[in-house]
This record gives sequence, structure tokens and C-alpha cells, in this order.
Amino acid sequence: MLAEITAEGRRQLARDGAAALSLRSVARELDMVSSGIYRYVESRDALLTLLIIAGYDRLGSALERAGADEGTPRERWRATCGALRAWARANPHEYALLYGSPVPGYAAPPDTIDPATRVYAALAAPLRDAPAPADRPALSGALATDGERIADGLGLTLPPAQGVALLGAWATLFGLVSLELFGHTHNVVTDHDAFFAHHVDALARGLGL
Amino acid sequence: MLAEITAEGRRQLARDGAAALSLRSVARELDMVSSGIYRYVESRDALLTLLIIAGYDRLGSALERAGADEGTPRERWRATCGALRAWARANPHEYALLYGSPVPGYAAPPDTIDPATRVYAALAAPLRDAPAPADRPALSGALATDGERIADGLGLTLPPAQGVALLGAWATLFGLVSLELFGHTHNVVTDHDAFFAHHVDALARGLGL
DNA sequence: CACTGTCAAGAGCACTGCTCACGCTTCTGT
DNA sequence: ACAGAAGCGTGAGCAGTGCTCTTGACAGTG
Repeated sequence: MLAEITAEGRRQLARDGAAALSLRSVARELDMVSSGIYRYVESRDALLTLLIIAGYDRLGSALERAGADEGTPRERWRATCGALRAWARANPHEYALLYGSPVPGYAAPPDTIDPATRVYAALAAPLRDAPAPADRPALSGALATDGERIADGLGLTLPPAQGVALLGAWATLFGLVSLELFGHTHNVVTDHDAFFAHHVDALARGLGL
Repeated sequence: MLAEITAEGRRQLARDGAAALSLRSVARELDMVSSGIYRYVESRDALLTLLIIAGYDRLGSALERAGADEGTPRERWRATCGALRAWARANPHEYALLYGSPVPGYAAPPDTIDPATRVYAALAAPLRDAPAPADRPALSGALATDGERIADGLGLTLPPAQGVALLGAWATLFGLVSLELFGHTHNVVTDHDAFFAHHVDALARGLGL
């Protein structure tokens, strides 16, 4: 039953976006009276959380699939990044729900952080077999420990500088996808494929892939 | 009158976020009956558009102020980027409205693109007096013309490769700010100041500043 | 004076999230 | 086998929303 609710929720999310998702309409679609939904899902926000978790899971597995192919680390990086963009373009509302604006002041429910790190882990996987570039400057205090924490959280052994470089690469990646998806580059970039590929390669070089 | 409406709208936006903004409540606050608002603003979306324009303008002028200080191009780049992050942290809901998720499929009303490019122009200003790095590979077809378009749109004369590098830097910038603001790095980064400054410097190096 | 246009009021429609008291059904313990 | 309990769905209802439409007050102009 709860599965049916999230499935219907996902359909409405994909069609009309998160703002238009209403508990009443999923109840209607499930031939249930509106109040009946509340036996299964506590509130609208709870349904959104469910959908966020499902979204991270689907995106994570898509990235894992894309990165599982044989190839050099750089090829796997390219494939993973390409899969991220492809998924975002295929599921814009879901992407917006995951990486767009939450209500600021909003604390992600703890249930979401595991699926969320799954996505990051998939993006980090190509680094596992590649040596970090040696010419990086050493890091100062807090940044160094943050870099270690990043690597630790992913279960990778990376130099701290590589960890913070990786997080920066993610920022670029999500920035690129968001700018494109949210229409901020419509008047400027014509060949989004080439543009994205260009920067993905630049990131790969920066990470030593 | 319209100014009062947007002012009240901005107050509610800042306090409760875009999702909670309602025409009825700004009408209430202005001692007006709900339907009276519709004489001045066509719909809720129209008010949002007004607020978006106001937001771009405020952010743009904040960046212009920050970048106007004397100094080397790199110092001005640092100041501008810092101002972007500071503004976002001070006005999270407004930032989310500008650069978070719009309803995908949403086409920004034409009135918003001028104020929006004002922000980009302010971010590009430090490049005006700095020579582009010479060691960049040449660009192929569509990317090259896109790079020209970017420079043209900003009124700068830049090599195409510098234009696309600049757009990539923006993606990183907005990615960094968004990840931080939307809570995606809460469990990972402790010293957000240092982290941001580190990557801003890396971007500066990449742009030849 | 009469006319016209601007403004606000108020009622009303359709929708939302959410609560609560009520029955029905099915499963379980004695 | 029967009573109780638990799970499940119903319907009414509250407060709030966006938005529309008709009505009425007030001014400025011929």
C-alpha cells in the first residue's frame, strides 16, 4: 500500500512537479478518501521525504550502472557524469526535488543521508583506481581534516587535497546541470552536450584522471 | 502601491520562503481585502516574478559594490565571489528563488533576463583587465561560437575559450553556494569559509587571474 | 448635472492539508 | 466459538489558499 502511494506520488511528481503534488490527488487516484492517506503517510512532507529517498536511490543506481562499465578511470568518470546529466534531464522534477531549493532551514531527515551519499559514492568511484595528482599544495588545518572526512565518508583512501578537490568537482557538476536544467544558460549555450563534456573533461584533468 | 506590495512580499519571502508566500496574507498585511491585490498584480506567479527581478537587482548591485574596490583582478574576483556567498547566506530564501528549482518547463519571463545578466556581468568584471591564459587548447565548432556569445553578452572581449571557462567557473560558484546553502555539505564540511575561499582561488588560477 | 473610469469590498468557487469521531472487517486470544 | 482488539476506510469539518465576479463608493471631466 505504501508502495502504491509512493508510486502514484512519483507519477504526479514527474508530471506536475513537487509544488503541485497533493495528498488528496494521490488518494483520489488510489480510489481512497482523502483522509485515508494519513493512515499510511504522516503528512505531505513525509511523502516528499519518501520520494526524495526513492529519487536518490534511483539516481544512485543509475550512476552505479553507468560507472560499472570497463574502462579507464577517466572513461568511467565521463560515463558517470554523463549519466547524472541524462538522469536529470529525464527526470527534471525529481532532480529539482533532490538538488534544487529545499526550504532553507530545512534539515534533511536522517533517512535521506544514506541514499544521498550513495550518489556521491558512485561519482567518486572512478577515483578509486587512479593516483591523485602529486603537484597539489598542502592544505591548512580545518580544510585538511575536512578532506579526510570526505574520503572517509566514501570509504576511499585519498589525500585530503584530493578529497576537497573532489567536492569542488561535484559542485561544478551540479552547478552545470542545475544551470542548464533551470534555464539559466538557455540564451547563452547552444550545444549543451559539448559544453558539458568539455567541462567534465576539464574536471577529470583536475582530478588526475 | 505596487512598491508596497513587493516590499511586503519580500518581507514574507525572507521570513517564510517562497512556498509560504500568499497573496492573501500580503493583502491582509496591507489592510486590503484579498481580491484587491489583483488590481495591482495579476497572479501569485506575477508577484514571484516581481520578487525575482528585485532579487537579481539587489544581488547584482551587491556584487557590483563588492567588485568596485581597488585591487588586482584576483582580489576583485575574490571580493565578488565572497559577496555572492555572503548575500546568499544573508538572503537564503531569495537566493533559492533565484537559483534554486523553478518549476521545470518554466520559461523565465523576459523581464528577468536583464537583471539576471547584471549579476553575471558583475561576476565577469574582474576579467576585464586580466589577460586570458594563453595555454588553453582551441575550441571546436559550436563551443567556440558559444564562447563568443558569452563574451558578447557581457560586453567583454574575451577569447572564446575564456568565455566558456568563465561559465564553468560560475557553475562551480553557484554549485558551491547551493550545496552549502541547501545543506548538502553539512555533514562533511566544517569550515565553509575556508572551503569556499580555497575553491575561489582555484577558479581564479584557472581563469588566469 | 451626468458620465466615466479607478478603486476597493464582499461573496463565492474549487482546491489544499489535516483532524476527528465513527463504523466495518478481519484477525487473534481465550 | 465467541468476544475483543487491531487495522482500515469513511465522511464531516476546520482553516487556509488562488482566483473570479458582481457590487458599490468616489473622484475627474464633459
